[in-house]
Formats: sequence, C-alpha cells, structure tokens
Amino acid sequence: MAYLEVATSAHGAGMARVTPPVCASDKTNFSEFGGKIARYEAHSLVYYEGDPARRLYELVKGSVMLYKLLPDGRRQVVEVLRPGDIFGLAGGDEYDCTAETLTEADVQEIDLRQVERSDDLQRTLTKCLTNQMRVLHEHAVLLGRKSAVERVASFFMHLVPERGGLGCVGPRDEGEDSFDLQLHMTRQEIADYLGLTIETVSRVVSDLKRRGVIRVDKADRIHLNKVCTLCHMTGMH
Amino acid sequence: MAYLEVATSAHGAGMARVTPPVCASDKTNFSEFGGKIARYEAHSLVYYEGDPARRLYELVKGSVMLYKLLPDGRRQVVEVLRPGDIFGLAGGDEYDCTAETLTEADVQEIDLRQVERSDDLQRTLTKCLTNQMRVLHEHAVLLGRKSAVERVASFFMHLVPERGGLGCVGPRDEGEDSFDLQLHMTRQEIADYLGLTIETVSRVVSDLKRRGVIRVDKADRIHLNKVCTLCHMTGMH
DNA sequence: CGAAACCTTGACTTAGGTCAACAAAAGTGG
DNA sequence: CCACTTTTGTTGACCTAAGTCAAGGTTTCG
Repeated sequence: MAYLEVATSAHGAGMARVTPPVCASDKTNFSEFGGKIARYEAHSLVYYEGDPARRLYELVKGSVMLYKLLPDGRRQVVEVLRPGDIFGLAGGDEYDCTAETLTEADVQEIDLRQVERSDDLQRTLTKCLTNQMRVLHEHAVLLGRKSAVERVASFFMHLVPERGGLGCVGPRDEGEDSFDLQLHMTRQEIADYLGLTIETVSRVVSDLKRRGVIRVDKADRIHLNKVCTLCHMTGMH
Repeated sequence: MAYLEVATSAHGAGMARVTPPVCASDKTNFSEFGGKIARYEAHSLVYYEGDPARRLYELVKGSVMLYKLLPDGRRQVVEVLRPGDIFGLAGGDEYDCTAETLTEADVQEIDLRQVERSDDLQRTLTKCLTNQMRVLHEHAVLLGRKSAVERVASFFMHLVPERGGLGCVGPRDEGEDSFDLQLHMTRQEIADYLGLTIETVSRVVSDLKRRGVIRVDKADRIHLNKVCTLCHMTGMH
C-alpha cells in the first residue's frame, strides 16, 4: 500500500491534515485495487459538499460522518460511517455531503475513473451501497416517526453489536444485559444526527441516567445498565 | 420481453394483481438482461417488508413507494420511486421495506441470482443506487431539519423537472413561473413521506392556497402559481 | 343513492424548541 | 502545574410548531 497526500478542499480550510500513516487491516474492500491509505486526525474534513468528486473512499479504521447544511446553518448528519463503509460516490460531479472524521481515521482512497473500470469494484460497491441504503431507510423512520427518547435509545442500541435494528435479535430478558459505549460524538453532533437539539439530547440522556437505564462515565462514554430496557425504548419492539 | 406472474406475498393479501401487460419503453436498465415486465394496478403491493428477497425490480412506468412500519402502526414512506429507479435490493435475505404502487405501474423484474452474475448489471446498479442514496440524504435533511411548510414546499418542488434539489437551478424571477402537478398520493401518504400528520399537510396546503402560491384543482392535482415563491419556501435558497 | 374513504377546519394539548444561566471539561500559555 | 480562556454539557423557565381529538364536508365507488 502506498500513502497519499490528502485532497485540499476547494474551501481550503486546511483542517484535513495527514499524519504519518499506520498499517491498517489488510482485508479492505479496496486493497486489491491499489487503493492508497491516508490517515486523518479527528475532526478533519475529507471533502466538502460541492467539491468536485474525484475519489471514492473506504473507511478502514475510525469513524466518519457525512452531513449537509442548509443555507441558514441548520445541519443534518446523514450518515455515521463505520469501517467497511464507502463514501464519496456522488452520482453527479460534486460531492453531495461534507465528510468529516469523528475520530482519527484511516481512509483508503481510489480514483473514481478507476472505479468505472473495475468489475470487481462495482460488485463490492453494490454490496456496500445496498447496506448503507438499508441504514438510511431505518434512519428515515427514526427522523420521521420517532420521539426524542426513541431516537436516543435507537442511537445507543445501534452501537451495541447484534442489536438495535437491521439484524437486531430483540430484547432478551436474561444473561449479560449491560454494555459499554464510546460515542465519539459531541452532543451537537448527536443532535444533528437525530434531528433534535443539543438540549433535548442532554435532557433525554439525563433522564435515562435518572431512571437507571444508563450510567454516564464521561459525556462521551456511556454504560448501558439495562440493554433490554433500552431496546424496548427504541419503538421497534 | 416476456410477462410474468406476480409474486404472491408471504402475507398473501392478494392485493397485487397483474393485468394484461402493455409494451413499455424499450430502453430500461434491465431490458438487456431478459427482465420480464409485470403490470401492477394502483395500490397493489409488490412485496412486503420481511418477505424473502428473490427478485430485483426496476420501475419502468408509474410510481411506487417504499415504506416501513413500526409495530404500533406508525409508518414512514422512505422512498417515492420514479421510472428508472430500482428496488428490492435488501442486502440481507429479506426485503427491508414494503413496496406498494401509487399508480398503475410497469415493473421489470429480474432474479437476484442473475444480478450476482452480470457485470453490466452491477454497473447499472451502482449508478442507480448512488442516485437514490443522494435523494435519501436530501430527504434526511427534510425529515430532520425542515419545518412543515418547508417540507411540503420541497415535496412539490421535487415534482417540478429541473427544480427542487439535486440539480435545482434555484429560483428564477422571470419567464414561465407556473407548473401543474399530479401528486398520485393521498394526504396520508404525503404525511407519512414527510414525517407529518394528515392534518398538518392539509393545513399547509390550505395556507399555500390562501396565499395564492398554489391552486388546488383536485386534492391530487395542484397548480403552482408561483414556482419561485414556492422554491424560496423550501429552506434551500 | 348510500356507504366508505378521504379531506378540511377548529379547539385544545404537548413534545420539543428557544433562551438564558451556569457548571464542567479541555485546551493554552506562562 | 496552575490560572485563564474556550468549548462543551446541563438545567430551568417559557414558548410554539405541530400533534391530537372531534366534527363536518367532499369525493369516490359500488
């Protein structure tokens, strides 16, 4: 694997800084296609909405969010990506969202022209896009139809492996029923993801704490005391 | 092109009835892959959320919506499809949404196993999925951050070619500034798409009428008197 | 024509937003 | 390591956009 200078955004805020890279997991989706890995610091911008779309990205390690802004400053975080997810496919010739790292992140980059050519890559993309689409569908339900408590509960449950939507096995009422989370998002970022305000997120979290469902070790670090109870609060069971 | 018996849903409601087919446009995405066209009546179900995913569909003519239900009956319409859009790619082995026609619709169907095999098809899929993903991103902004008026205005503007998001050229202040729409959706369907209630949709529409921005010829048929004014009400300009 | 489905409007309620004050962390520079 | 600023999070008081409930009007369809 080779390493790459990061794309300078059209807006040139210079927030995207690449630090010496680290060898990441070998079996990425792009590794066979000569993708280059760049390491981004936490809170750096990979690209801006409206930038000319030149590269396709795969998140290899860490966490990245995609968001859109309305002209008056309202923001909606449309996806929170996990390793294996791809981003940067715009459909047009501009990126439709801004991509910003939430944590330090390793990102594999590949030229869009190359994507056109490779059949294997296309196959991989279909799979990734289908999955991300399913997540977007579920998120639409959250944004359109769920209460504040249900949104926060769903958000937490999504961070519990095997639970919280998609392949969620539903609440169990025995055995191990606690879990430790690191959110890697500020209250503002969570609010913008869940379509709420910072204050509402804070209030819901405080309420869950008061009711003993969670313990807040740091704003960022949440211990779920009762995964089942929380699961029941998502509106999905 | 051959014609196909419609899949009987696992839930067997028998709403999906296939009527004698009509020859649709020749240049569909699937036509080269031996896809078979089925004609569905308005308000018939193509498949249910949870049905085993066997086929991939391309909407050739008419309109189809995809929706998800919460156990207590709340519904979110996650996509309203137009000709050229594909649906039925689940990512797992079950459909993640219910697909229901809004109008009489011609749908081209293709076995999922065949999709696996064809490189050309994969290429087509990537393109379609990318576009639909962009629409989903924009819809997330609507659901998470827009007011009721902005949602309805955005909804109407999306039905005006070249306007209302994506390649929207923004408000013009001269020339032809009116447009005729047929919604093909009930107030309930619109509400479930926009994350509102039936009453709120009705009130917003009445208000737009009162303000002279639109004329309501039939609940279903809306004449936009001032496309520019409406465009300004979407929150995007 | 009558029933059913759909739409509109009004009166009232409420979940979540807004505004404001403060508390707690996290950087920053000496 | 400690003041000091900045950023982030919490809480309370109040407000409002949109939801709920209810009644009545319209359209559609058998």
